[in-house]
Amino acid sequence: MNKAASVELELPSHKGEKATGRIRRKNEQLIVNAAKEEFAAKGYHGATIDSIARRAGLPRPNVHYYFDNKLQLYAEILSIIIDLWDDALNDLDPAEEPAVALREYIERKMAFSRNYPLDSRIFAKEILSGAPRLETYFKSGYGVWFERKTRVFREWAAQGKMDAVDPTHLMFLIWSATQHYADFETQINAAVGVNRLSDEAYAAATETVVSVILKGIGVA
Amino acid sequence: MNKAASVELELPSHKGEKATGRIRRKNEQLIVNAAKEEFAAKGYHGATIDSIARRAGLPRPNVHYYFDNKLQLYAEILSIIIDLWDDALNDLDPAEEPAVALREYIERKMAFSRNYPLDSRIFAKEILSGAPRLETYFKSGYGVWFERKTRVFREWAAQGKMDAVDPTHLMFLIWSATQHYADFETQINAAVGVNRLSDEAYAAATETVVSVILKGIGVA
DNA sequence: GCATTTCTTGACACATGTGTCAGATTTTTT
DNA sequence: AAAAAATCTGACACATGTGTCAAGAAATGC
Repeated sequence: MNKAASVELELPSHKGEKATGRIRRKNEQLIVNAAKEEFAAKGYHGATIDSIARRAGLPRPNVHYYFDNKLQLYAEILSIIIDLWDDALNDLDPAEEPAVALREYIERKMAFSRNYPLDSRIFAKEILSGAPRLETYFKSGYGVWFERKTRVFREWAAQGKMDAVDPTHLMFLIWSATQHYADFETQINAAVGVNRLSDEAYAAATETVVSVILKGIGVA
Repeated sequence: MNKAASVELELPSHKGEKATGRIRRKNEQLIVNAAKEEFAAKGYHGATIDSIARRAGLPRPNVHYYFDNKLQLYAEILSIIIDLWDDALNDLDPAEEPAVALREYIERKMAFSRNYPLDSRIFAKEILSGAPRLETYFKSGYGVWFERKTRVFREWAAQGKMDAVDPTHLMFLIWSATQHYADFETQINAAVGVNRLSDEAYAAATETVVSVILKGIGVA
């Protein structure tokens, strides 16, 4: 499911190279993409090196040639996902008009759920498990990082541009509503009775999320 | 984590019995509760019969005495969870005032996330995996069931009691926002910088979700 | 086109996990 | 308190999965 959605990615550790490493880059990409599918579908424990290798079209020991062990491969993927998110979702700008900035932010998050559902699911599973392999990430400065993310809501509220809604929980509301379309795709498809939401249906979903939240916090 | 939240439950298959089966009931309960913790934390594949047995304080073959195999135990738990949800979350009543009924519905869903986070997480993981063990559930009449759930929104909108918001996506918005507090508890705690949201913080979360959504769909 | 590096692959050792079974023990019935 | 039923438990067979290694093949550098 969603093979087409897999992102073609450059592994950050090997970007400057030329001829040498050509094969390496190609195979690492094959493996990472295959591993994403497997981890997303079966979780860390359920995915096997063998299934990843088969999906990548490589013999199993070859996977070990590029990645020391399963945990390292998984950790690398988690880190790729987090980098991807950080890059794509820059902060909301307090200087902008909330109606514009927030709409754009939600639309981008929804596009993310549409285009990178595997990434979202891997991350979601990790958190559902208590994030045992993201301890550092969540301990070191995550609270501060999150506080900065929500500051914009406080500023807009102070300027009277939106209601004084609890910024923390507003952020969770936005995140949950948008990520839901990646993480719970199976349930959504079953409820709607399709194999995949059409572009039109997805646009309607986005519009619903945007309009309810904007109106809900008093933004025209 | 969340041991206290585990529900004391009656296994549906053995409710009418008396003295005989006393031990059976007690042990099945021990096993199911232990299995919920394990499945919620590690997923179907990651959980082992041995870890479940140890958590339940029983030797491993004893688990097999009560449950034929791992899949059956897991399936039984899924079915318990679905029954629990169905029982607790009856439909929204179109005859009621949306402001009252919807608030109560959201509050109940939030209470569920607070009180039965393990159940929510097990279900979420199953769906994230593509629900391979809920195929029947999602195929047989789920679309119809869901359509009935959303009908109330259409009726309220027709009566002018709320905006004509897309009922399907409104339902997803409510589900995602509320279940998020069970499923993403780890991330939420890290963001807020606590080990567990206080009752007050949780009430604030509930109030935020309720007020943004109600206002967002034009309900006073 | 030869030497060096990179990559491939089958075979192996080891670890963990599932489910079974038979005999022992405990609980319940009569 | 004897018989029957239910429960417990150690030991086993089997399957699957991880990571290693050494030798061979292919690609690259000179």
